[in-house]
Amino acid sequence: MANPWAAKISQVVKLDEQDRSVLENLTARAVSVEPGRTLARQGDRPDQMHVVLQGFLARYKILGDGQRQIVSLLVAGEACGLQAYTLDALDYGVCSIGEALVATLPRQEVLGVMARRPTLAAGLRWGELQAESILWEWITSLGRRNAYRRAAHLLHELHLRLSAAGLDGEDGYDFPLTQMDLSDVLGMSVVHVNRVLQRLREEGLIVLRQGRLTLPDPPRLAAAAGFDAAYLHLDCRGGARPVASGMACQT
Amino acid sequence: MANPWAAKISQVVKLDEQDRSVLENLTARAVSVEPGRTLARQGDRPDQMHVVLQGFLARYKILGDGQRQIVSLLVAGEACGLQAYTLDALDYGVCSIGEALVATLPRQEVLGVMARRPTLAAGLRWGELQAESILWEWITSLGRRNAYRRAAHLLHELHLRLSAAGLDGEDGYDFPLTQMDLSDVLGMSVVHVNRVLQRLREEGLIVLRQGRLTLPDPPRLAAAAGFDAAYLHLDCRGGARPVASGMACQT
DNA sequence: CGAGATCTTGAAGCACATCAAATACCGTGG
DNA sequence: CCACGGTATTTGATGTGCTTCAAGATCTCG
Repeated sequence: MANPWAAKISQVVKLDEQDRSVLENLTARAVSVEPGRTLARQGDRPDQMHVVLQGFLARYKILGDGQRQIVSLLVAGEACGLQAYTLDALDYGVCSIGEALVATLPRQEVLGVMARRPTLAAGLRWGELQAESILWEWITSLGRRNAYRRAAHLLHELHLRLSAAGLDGEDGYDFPLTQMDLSDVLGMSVVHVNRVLQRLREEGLIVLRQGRLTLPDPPRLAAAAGFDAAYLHLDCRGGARPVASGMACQT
Repeated sequence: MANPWAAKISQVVKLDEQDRSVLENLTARAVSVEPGRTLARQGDRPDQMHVVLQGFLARYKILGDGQRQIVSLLVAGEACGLQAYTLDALDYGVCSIGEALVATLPRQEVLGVMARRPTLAAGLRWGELQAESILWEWITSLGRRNAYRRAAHLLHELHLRLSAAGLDGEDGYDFPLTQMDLSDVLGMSVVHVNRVLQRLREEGLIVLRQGRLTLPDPPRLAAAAGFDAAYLHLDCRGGARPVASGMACQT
């Protein structure tokens, strides 16, 4: 399972050899991008998608007064921009966080592939829907969880998203976000991010150093966050049972 | 333009007579629902969509500790649940706020219509995308705007969403949200909602009484909110120019 | 007219922001 | 190897936006 995109999709759909090789081809020309590189700009006409193979991407909005809010993080195996042919202009910018390996694809090509490979198409659509679920959960985090739980919730979610695609080793995962990045994700000040992280450390819920994050006791972290994994729609573990069979029939 | 759903879609796509009558038929069996009625429950298997013809619906999540966060408001002309066949379970509940007129449709039927009427399909997809845009903007509101701007932003956005569909009279629009509802939308306490509304009133930015909201000076309200309407993707005013022509070709 | 919701007001407390400065980290060049 | 500069992290002190608690006023409707 070299390709994290395939791994992600396989969580929910049973890919055959051809599906896999199609994905392999699509991502063959992936490119390594340095930290903080802008891949798309707010207001751009969106005609390509991005697939993350390693590292993190962020989708962000810039407010009039210069503040930044990261509206979504993308981890390895995740894609963005499939649906976002919002006609006129992209709502958010996309940039790398830390070093990342990214495939940039013309959307048309991907749509073509989806027309030919229904299973793949179902898997890709499921990815879009999961991303939307994550948005909703994120809204409730921002609206109703305090800084501590919000941070715990995010870290645990990333853990699940990565490990669901088999990218989270026993010793944790690479975590290139600076505390400033985190503050833009979590909607709080850098200083407060720092304090919250410290509390999580003291309580033995996270180990974070040198760009690597380990969760010694995920269940306890989940409890601290008030985490309910239902919104990730990963219940179909084992991979054997393709849950999304009905999805291919979208118009 | 009796049908607000058609009006909404017409903002972006040129409907012919048949399209209109199809929409008319779909919404023929609309039902009036009393305030606070639950239309769908978090965790339900989602196989139907809802279209709002009058009033407001809310999509909400309930946290473990009983708190509620409204993740999205739906106004007349808007639909929900088209994409949300998240396979296993609905991420949010849907309920009415105030009295509302709602059409509940089997999703299959709508998908069938979309297959036959590409223009309509494009319009419906545009609606989904706009809804997603709104989510992103809402995340940045929750993360980066203070209570005052957040409230101003919401009220102005609703004004635009309604007036874009021609449902906002010169004297404002019906506004059935209680301050408690607002607190669940805005992610703040009821008391603070009250204070923020008062400030907006004192400054002459809103007039709100007896379930009716008037914006005496929308531009000033927009300025107070730091509002940038780009995210609503309404730039294509006039209705004559169908911007979404390219959209019909989604797989 | 009375009962329940909703709105309003005040007072006190806390979570988080802001300001400011010190420390640790990291790649670079000497 | 160390010196160095820039960036990221940490710490403390102070301020404030918002919450919470509590009570009174107003509205709504049977």
